[in-house]
Amino acid sequence: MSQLDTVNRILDAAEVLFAERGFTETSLRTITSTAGVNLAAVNYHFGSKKELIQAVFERFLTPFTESLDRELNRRESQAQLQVEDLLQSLYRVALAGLAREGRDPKRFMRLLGLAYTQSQGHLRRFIVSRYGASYRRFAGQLSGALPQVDPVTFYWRLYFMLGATIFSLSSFDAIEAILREDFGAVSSLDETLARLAPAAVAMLTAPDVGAA
Amino acid sequence: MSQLDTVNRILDAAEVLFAERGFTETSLRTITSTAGVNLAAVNYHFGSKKELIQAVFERFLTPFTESLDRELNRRESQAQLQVEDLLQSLYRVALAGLAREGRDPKRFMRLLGLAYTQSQGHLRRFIVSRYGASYRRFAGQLSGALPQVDPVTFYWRLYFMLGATIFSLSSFDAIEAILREDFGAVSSLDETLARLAPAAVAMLTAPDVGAA
DNA sequence: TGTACATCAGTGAACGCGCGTTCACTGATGTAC
DNA sequence: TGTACATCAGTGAACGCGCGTTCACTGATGTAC
Repeated sequence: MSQLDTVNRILDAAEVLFAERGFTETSLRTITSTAGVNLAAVNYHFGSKKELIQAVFERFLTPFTESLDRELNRRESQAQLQVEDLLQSLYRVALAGLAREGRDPKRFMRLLGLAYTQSQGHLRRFIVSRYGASYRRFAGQLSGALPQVDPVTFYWRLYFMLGATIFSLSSFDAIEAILREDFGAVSSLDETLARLAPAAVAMLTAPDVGAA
Repeated sequence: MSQLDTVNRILDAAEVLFAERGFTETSLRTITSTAGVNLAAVNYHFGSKKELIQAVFERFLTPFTESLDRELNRRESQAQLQVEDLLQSLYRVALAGLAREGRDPKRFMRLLGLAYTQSQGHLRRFIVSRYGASYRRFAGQLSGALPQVDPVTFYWRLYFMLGATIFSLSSFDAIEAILREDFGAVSSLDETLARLAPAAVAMLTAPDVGAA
């Protein structure tokens, strides 16, 4: 087993287990026994559990933000930016980039949700410092496509949208199970994004009553 | 110190600490030393840490759902139910009922968020079995006010709305700090709800493209 | 080509620590007769 | 009114356990001469 094997086996197991249970609730012993590697290998390759958590996020956020940046470059050269287009870009990039290697996009949404809600200060700092620029760029373009909305209102709505997206996609399986039981309706991730995008657009473009 | 004192001091400390750090990250030793009571008092009064967690939720969810039910009774007797009115009711009841005793509504949003994202299966089961009826009643009335929206689409949008609300209010302080720094704009919780309500209405009432 | 040494991935066992929980016990208050 | 007993909130100390991390060590591979 080469070094790359061991490192990737640890990352694969950690990614799945963290998404399922959270960070504190997943022990290194569970991760290493799932991965079929020695307990001490995590500290040997990553240094600590904290750094393993960051490495899990790095492995999916780096290709994701790179795809997003390419998409934003493509969009920037176009004359008029539409809100719908920008959201479609974001969702398409997220789905395509992450599903490409046979990995589950919902899992990454769960991880993103955990990054926000579990009190891992180091993780939030790591994500902001590493990927904040792409996020601000996307937000800037989206804000530019909504000149009629007051900036403060826009940012609150951006967080509403983030919340709606992260929450509903990270709980996708649970919500889908409820709707299947109550309405016999099977929902796919694609269908849900096709519902989410116009709902988010409606929220972003709603008339600004000027709460401030 | 009477029994009521000890029990309430434990609940007060647990409520604050759980909201700040999460359940697993908060030890009984931290809770009892903050509350100024003996470590063994938690197991004496509540039985276990799990039951303490449930008791924290029970203490704020029971009065909340009772207020909500009263409000829904009042609304039900009226002729036509408006989406805006229902959301206003929900937010008003949440704010008034919880702020009444000088407790922080944002804290309860953080706890609700944790209940959904931290993998405490027992807690989700407890909340659903205890408060599911009020939730379904509210959802039913809201759905009835939106006859033009397909039921499956409605429920997805309801989860989008829940996500937007829980996420943005439970991260209120962090988001407010960012907006204050970037725009010099101070946001109050009232203002944020005044922004959230129309955004949620716009999302719920958006034209249903029929994704299914 | 052969030998000595360095590097490095990986390992097995142990470390100390903080955790939730338990248990024998105390002391105050209430109750029965 | 006094005594014996029961109840109950609270306590101090210890329990076993699982945790992240460390450390001395192994064995394979690469490098220098």
